[in-house]
Amino acid sequence: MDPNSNNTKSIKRKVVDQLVQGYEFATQLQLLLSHQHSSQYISQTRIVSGDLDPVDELIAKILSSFHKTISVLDSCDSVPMAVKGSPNASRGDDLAAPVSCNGGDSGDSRKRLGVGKGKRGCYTRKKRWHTWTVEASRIDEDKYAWRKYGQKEILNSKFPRSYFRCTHKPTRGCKATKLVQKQEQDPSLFQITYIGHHTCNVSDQTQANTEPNDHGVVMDSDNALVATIAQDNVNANIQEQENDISSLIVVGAGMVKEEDNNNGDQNKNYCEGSSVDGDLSLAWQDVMMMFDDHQHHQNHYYQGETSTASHKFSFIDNDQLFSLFDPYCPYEGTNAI
DNA sequence: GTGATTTGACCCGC
DNA sequence: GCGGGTCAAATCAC
Repeated sequence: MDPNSNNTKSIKRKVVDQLVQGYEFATQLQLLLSHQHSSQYISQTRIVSGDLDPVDELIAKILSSFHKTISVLDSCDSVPMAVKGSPNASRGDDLAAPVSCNGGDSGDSRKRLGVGKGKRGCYTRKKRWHTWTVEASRIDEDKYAWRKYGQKEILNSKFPRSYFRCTHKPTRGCKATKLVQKQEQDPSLFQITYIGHHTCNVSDQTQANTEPNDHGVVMDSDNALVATIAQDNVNANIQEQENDISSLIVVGAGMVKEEDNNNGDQNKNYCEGSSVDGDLSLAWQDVMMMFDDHQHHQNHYYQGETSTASHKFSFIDNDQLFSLFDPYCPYEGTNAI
């Protein structure tokens, strides 16, 4: 076996650990930011350069680290995302893409489905890793249009969990979903787990304000990056806050699994517009720390994109990240940490 | 009539 | 095998 293999695993472990930790930090920062700057960041989705306060500076540093990380990873750019998609890429289907199902419509009642083997449930379950959870006193405060598609009793939970998806999923393929469940300790609070970002990019004002893909972010400086990440990361949380949810608390991050972003017709080699950049990118500061001592910065290169658009930071998901540290990656092979 | 919600069935990942 | 996430027919609300 390749002697680098163990080292690779160790690195991966560190990366994941650091990502999680970084996310927690970012979450705290996000909370702080939201309290201090909600109006500035949220309603305008623009940031004017200059006038950095400590929070901004901190985020700027995070983003600086992000830049560095990109540079480091750039050294691996000869290992394209194909690595990700090759051997074990059993996923890659959106929930709405049950291609392998011979979509024979049962056409009859659900009772017959049981007997006749209907196609219900024929889907590839999404793995999640771009998720984040908030606590809120209301479930309907974000400005997105949600459609409930399921409710389920959860083991060891007093309250059922409700499942919502973006109303625009059928028409725009928006993959955002959310799970809502009452808190057992405090039934007046809801635990809302958001999965994925909205890609519907609808023009209606209910989303325009907060949709990270839409807003025009000033990108002439680090401040702009601050705006970008702040927007992307906060996402739905912002919407909640915008509606005066004083009780909203970011309680956790779902960096556990990967959400399946490959929808067949989009998101081929990079993730959807804002899908990953929020949670992951902020955490990358910690990753960068690991590499900073080992790699000098190079020219910035964002997967062939410029750094002038927020969603251009979202080119990588967990698999991609891991792939960059795979034995295929020349960086890892030459610079063992 | 149309769109949203309910709810049992079904499938996937662990 | 179990629990949870999603599907989709049935039902409800407007």
